[in-house]
Amino acid sequence: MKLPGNQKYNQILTASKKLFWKYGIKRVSVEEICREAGVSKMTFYKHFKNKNDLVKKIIEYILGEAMVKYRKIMEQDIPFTEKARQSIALKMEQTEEMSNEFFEDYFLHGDPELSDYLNNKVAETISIIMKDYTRAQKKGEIRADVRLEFILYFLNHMTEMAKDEQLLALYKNPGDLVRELINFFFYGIMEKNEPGRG
Amino acid sequence: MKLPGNQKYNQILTASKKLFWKYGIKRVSVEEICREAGVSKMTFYKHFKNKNDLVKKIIEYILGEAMVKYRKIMEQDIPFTEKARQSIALKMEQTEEMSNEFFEDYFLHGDPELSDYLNNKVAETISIIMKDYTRAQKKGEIRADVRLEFILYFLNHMTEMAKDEQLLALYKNPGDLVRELINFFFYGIMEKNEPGRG
DNA sequence: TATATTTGTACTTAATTCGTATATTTATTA
DNA sequence: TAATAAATATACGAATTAAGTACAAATATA
Repeated sequence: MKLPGNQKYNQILTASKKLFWKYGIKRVSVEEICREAGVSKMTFYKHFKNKNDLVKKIIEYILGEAMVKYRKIMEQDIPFTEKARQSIALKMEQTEEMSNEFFEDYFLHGDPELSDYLNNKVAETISIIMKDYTRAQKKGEIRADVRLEFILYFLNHMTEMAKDEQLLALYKNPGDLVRELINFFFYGIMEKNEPGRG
Repeated sequence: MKLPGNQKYNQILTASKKLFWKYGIKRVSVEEICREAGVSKMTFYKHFKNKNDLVKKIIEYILGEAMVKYRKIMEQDIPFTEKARQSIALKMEQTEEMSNEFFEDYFLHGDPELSDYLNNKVAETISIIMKDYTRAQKKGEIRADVRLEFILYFLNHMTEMAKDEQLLALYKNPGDLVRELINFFFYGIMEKNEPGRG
């Protein structure tokens, strides 16, 4: 019986991640992954149905890892402001370490099966985040009259905004823009006398 | 009649350079280059025999450009020390802006025709540099008893050394190592009372 | 030793890329 | 405007590369 905690399995995951990050998905062949991982082709097909399956499991792994970190952040006994701040930082990190090529291939060139899969995962994640924010709103940690959908929209576009060249031109360095965005986010949504403050 | 100063020609050159730098040669197809350059396949084959030919012309262009800069440096009326310093800086720049993938493909995977071609070009360049250093040695600008072959060897390995991780670990930053190498190069080879000094 | 796992090689099939031919469109210029 | 040159779009067969499978031999594991 094969458990996905296997050595070869992880070698393949590591090698393919490395190659995908650098070149994108479509430019990397299965044989190349095997070569890089020091594993035979048969072993590859023992663990993965095909390249799509591998990509799916990489995404699964990354999202899973991120979700664990997110949960850890939200379970802390700290003000909601701080939780939100940490989770935004987490999202920035995640986006940072992802390669453009990987996601371009994933969406544009990739099979519909793959993008459907990711869309589902993203939807799941959104619903979890939504619940957290709803709870926070009920507890009075977030302004009662702000629409949660708007918050989500803003969160989703924050990483893009942080890269916007026209926007960046207004700041001395990228970090300043990120701080600006985060501050804007908080001072825009937080109740003046929010429990966790002061 | 088609001159190689043509618009489409340059579009292809620019596009392919961009793609080659990012992904290496073998991962990029001719059709992809055409797409990126906004040019039809037929136009590509009007200008270039095939992908090898294109690569050759890119190398040709880069080396040509570098040689012009090198010549400009050597023709100045300044001490040899300064010429050498500038030409080393030039070489560092050139190596910096080159992609590893490109040269790996060029040598390892590339057709023998290509590597033969580059080897010739490099030999040419070396012989030019050799002449400059020989002349400098005759004029007493370089220690009489240093072997020029050793200088060449050292120059060729300087860019590698500047990237050596173990070596880098000994310095606060890469720039310090580069300065160290350049200083070592000069204080090792320069005559104490070299004409251009003091 | 018995059992499972991995490898290497070889192979078929599918997909991609190459390089060319041709008809059509677009730009140039006499 | 008519004639000429240049670029494009499309389609195609040939060549190369990649995908996925089969199976015997080697290696590890218990």
